Amino acid sequence: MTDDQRSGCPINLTLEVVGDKWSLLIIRDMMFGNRRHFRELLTKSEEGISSNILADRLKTLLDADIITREDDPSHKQKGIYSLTEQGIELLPVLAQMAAWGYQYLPVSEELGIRARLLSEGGPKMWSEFMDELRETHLGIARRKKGPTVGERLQAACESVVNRT
Amino acid sequence: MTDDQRSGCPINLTLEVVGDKWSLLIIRDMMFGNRRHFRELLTKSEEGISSNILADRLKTLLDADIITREDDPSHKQKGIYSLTEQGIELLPVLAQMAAWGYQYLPVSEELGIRARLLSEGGPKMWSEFMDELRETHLGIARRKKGPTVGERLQAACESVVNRT
DNA sequence: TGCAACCAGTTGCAAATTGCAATCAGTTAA
DNA sequence: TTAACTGATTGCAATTTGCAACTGGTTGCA
Repeated sequence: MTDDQRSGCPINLTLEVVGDKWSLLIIRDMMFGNRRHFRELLTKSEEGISSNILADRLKTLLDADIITREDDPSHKQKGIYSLTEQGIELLPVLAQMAAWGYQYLPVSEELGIRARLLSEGGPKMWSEFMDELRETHLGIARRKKGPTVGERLQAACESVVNRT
Repeated sequence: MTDDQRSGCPINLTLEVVGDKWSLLIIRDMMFGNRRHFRELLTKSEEGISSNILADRLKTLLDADIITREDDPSHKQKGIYSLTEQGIELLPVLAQMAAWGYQYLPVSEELGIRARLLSEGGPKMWSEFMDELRETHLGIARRKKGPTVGERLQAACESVVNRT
């Protein structure tokens, strides 16, 4: 892995790290789906990532300090992947992409509702959600209590799915 | 080109369109560098894209209605590429990526200054810049007059470069 | 009129990356 | 003891990328 960067442009450097078809989806699943294990990321992925690609991307994200890995005490082989502060700070990027996709692409209803809420909530909601991620992934207690943004998004998603 | 989408998730759909190492750089150059011709995008690119990749990506972006192409009246072979409204609306995505890259990656000083200003300016500045892009690319006169965000970014960039 | 420079791409080919299925070796619960 | 589960790895075909050369046409200038 040679670090031959193409330029010092911040957008380019960001793309060099997460500018592929899978990395941001993995991060999305860690954020919104709370997937923390290899198997969870592999099998519960909406898009069906294959195991070699997942292994490779997790390695890249570890190298880039976007996620960390620690052993799961309940199972000697299991690893728990967590987002770092740097990884959590990718939320605004994902949120903007979700908002753009929601507006211009043929998004499915059950997956679009999350994007709509997140978009309507704006930076304030993103910030609140990031605090929740800091609690889940970094063990930093969040300030605000009560129902979380994560729960609200999940509930909205399910209410669409269960509406027959 | 079969449209086998992996899922209806807005983030995934967005990545399917611009989730590669070059598309967003082309859009960046159109926005911040005002590159409108094939040659300009090819030779003035900081990262050195090759002509076949550029041709392919422009085709993809045309298909996705992110850019349009029209003939340049001054030269029969020249084409002018313009951003569509949809393309202009990618600015917040780029701005967030720039902000993240600026904060966490080894950005060069002359290219970082733009990211810093854009980040400090926030959504308000982005919106103003998008209005300028609408004027340049869509021919829609902007409301606010006076020095543009584009000029300010350019000036800041040059002031760093020319500081010996 | 001729010619060099410029224009937007295209082509051919090697190298790297991706996607898929099978496999692996250690771990755990029954 | 054994079947299922864990995080991966391997082999291989297909696709994508990157580079350099090239194409067919246009333009400006002498």
